[in-house]
Amino acid sequence: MTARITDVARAAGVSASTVSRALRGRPGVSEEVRAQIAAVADQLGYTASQSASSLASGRTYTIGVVAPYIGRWFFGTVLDAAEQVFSAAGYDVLLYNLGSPEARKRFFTRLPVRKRVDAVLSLLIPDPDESAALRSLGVPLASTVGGAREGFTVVGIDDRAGAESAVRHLVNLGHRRIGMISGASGPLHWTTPVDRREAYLSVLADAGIAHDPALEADGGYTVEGGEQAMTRLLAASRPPTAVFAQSDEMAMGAMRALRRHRLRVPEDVSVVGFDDHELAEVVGLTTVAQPVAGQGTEAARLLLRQLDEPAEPDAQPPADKVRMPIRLVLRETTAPPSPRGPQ
Amino acid sequence: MTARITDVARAAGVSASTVSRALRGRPGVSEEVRAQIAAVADQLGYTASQSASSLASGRTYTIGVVAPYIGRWFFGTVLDAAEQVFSAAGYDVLLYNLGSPEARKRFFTRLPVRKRVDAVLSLLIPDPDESAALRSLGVPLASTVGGAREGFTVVGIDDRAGAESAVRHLVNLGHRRIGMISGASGPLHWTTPVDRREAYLSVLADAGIAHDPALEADGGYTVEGGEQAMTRLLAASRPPTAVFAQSDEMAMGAMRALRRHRLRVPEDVSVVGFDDHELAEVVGLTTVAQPVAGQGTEAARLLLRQLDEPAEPDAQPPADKVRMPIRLVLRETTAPPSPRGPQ
DNA sequence: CTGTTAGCGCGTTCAC
DNA sequence: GTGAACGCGCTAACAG
Repeated sequence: MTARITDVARAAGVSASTVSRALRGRPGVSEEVRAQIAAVADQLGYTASQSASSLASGRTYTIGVVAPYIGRWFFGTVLDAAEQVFSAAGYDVLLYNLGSPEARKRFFTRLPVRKRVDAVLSLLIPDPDESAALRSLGVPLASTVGGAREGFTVVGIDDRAGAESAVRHLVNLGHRRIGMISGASGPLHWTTPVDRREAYLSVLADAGIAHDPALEADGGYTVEGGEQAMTRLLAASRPPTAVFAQSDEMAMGAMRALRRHRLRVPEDVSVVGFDDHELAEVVGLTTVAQPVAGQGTEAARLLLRQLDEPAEPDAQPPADKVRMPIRLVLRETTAPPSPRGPQ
Repeated sequence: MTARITDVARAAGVSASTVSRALRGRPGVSEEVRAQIAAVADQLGYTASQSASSLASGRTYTIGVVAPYIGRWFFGTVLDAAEQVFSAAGYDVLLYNLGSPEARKRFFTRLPVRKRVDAVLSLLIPDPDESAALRSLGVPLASTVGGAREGFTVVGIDDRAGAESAVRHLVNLGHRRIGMISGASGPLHWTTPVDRREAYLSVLADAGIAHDPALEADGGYTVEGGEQAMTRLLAASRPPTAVFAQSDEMAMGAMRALRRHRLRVPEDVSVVGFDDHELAEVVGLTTVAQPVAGQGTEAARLLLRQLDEPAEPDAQPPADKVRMPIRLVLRETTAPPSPRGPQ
């Protein structure tokens, strides 16, 4: 049916080994023969069987990418960027979408990537057990989205600094009642929500503003959740005049809730997000910008570099920690508090 | 290093064949022995080598998914949904991101999925040559996003009907100068932009409205492009009082352009989108809703069904064509034209 | 520079 | 119900 290496060998009048060497650019084949083999292979539409090749060589030329919620802008963008780097380097990408707890559990117990991939890029932060499972694969590991983890190369941002700049901006505008819509640390054991919250508390403290627990609500990192969280904040006895949302999607949800309550942004309530979502500019959202695609690209590159290195067993796993730059982008959803307040 | 089937066999006191049969649920193994083997395998953390298994059996239990721009909401959402179906059925997903022409060309000339996948789901419409290349793989094929293609099971929507409902809505509100922001058919050989445009022209004709080419602009299916397209429309000698954008992302770009020109939506200009993007509700966008995740789910299911069928060679490839439902969702970006017009 | 010889780890006959 | 042999298609080590 489809051509095998022996077909090419016979047609080119050489042995299978020579075909193998020629097609993979290994030394030890005359240019003349190489060209001849390439022509024959091309004409026969020959591609080496991945299974056979990897069985014999031990290499798969495949990267496993583990992500939660690919449909979410952030992860989709990171995945997109990482995939481009991998495929340009000749690697295929095996995708595992671990949005649901069942999918996640299934993945980590069965570990379908075992013997299937040369490396794993995780877009979520595996918890300690999961990390250990991944380490047991014995391949290079990388991860984006904060939180150092043993054995992982991690590419992320300074969540504290980002959140601080956002909250400080609100303080500088004169706000005193500043709410926060956070993301549950929940099943994802990542430090991001924690770090951003600490930054929030710290800036408030520096400004001499007492912390009011009624001004914090969980938005679960979704638009819908952000809307509900904002609604809860508005139900407080003294609602906030400004809100820091830990993601742009929650910020947009909050804006929607505000509109429903006939409150204007920023006249009645200021809103700051985090991420610089593709559509943040469309809605004029002030936000903390981070290089999202950049993190995918960088993590992918670091992983490939480890694959290229001759794997000296004495060298420690290069637990690099790369910090990508962030910056506060001022748009139209923040302003000084209204003298009358949001009521 | 990692356990092989012979390790399990030895530890369980049986032969490798029995382990193979037991673990894959094939008949011919006593329940007692099966349980014993499962326990041993579990304890050893044994997973069959994908390469060896697929080399021996010919099946890969892997689906190739080909997509453009995974970072775009639409494709990310379809991919997310499809992946869930595949992985729940025990299939892995090999992802190919064909956003750039180079990546696309590389994929179709090298066809890295050959002998690597049991089926292919394409989220883009391959041109005739590309379709032929995919057919040469000899595996079931499916595709989302419009356009029938020989040998493909396609899951899509009625683009004409959707666009008609959007434009008719504007006509019914009393608009006569109705612009359209379209997506270039460009390198993607899909019928969607063409179908939607025909619907636009047809509704205008039915309403006795002369077609003005100055009211059409290309937005390339991006937010940015939509913004530029709207800007061009506004520069017309007689700008539109309403705009139909062929995607929500372009519609949001258009809204942004309108805001920059100090025009209000819908008081000065009405806007209708297409897709019902996750954030359409946030910005109050009137749009034609289509089941995006649903298309991914359905296409994945149809593919799996073909895989399960005993592949009777006499039966024609089931070139199903599934139409998913659409509906116009009225929100806050459409209203009757202002008596004074947008100037 | 090239051909020959062995496996890689598993699924699949076929015997028993 | 179970085990022994064979081969899937390729790459690696060894000759020459």
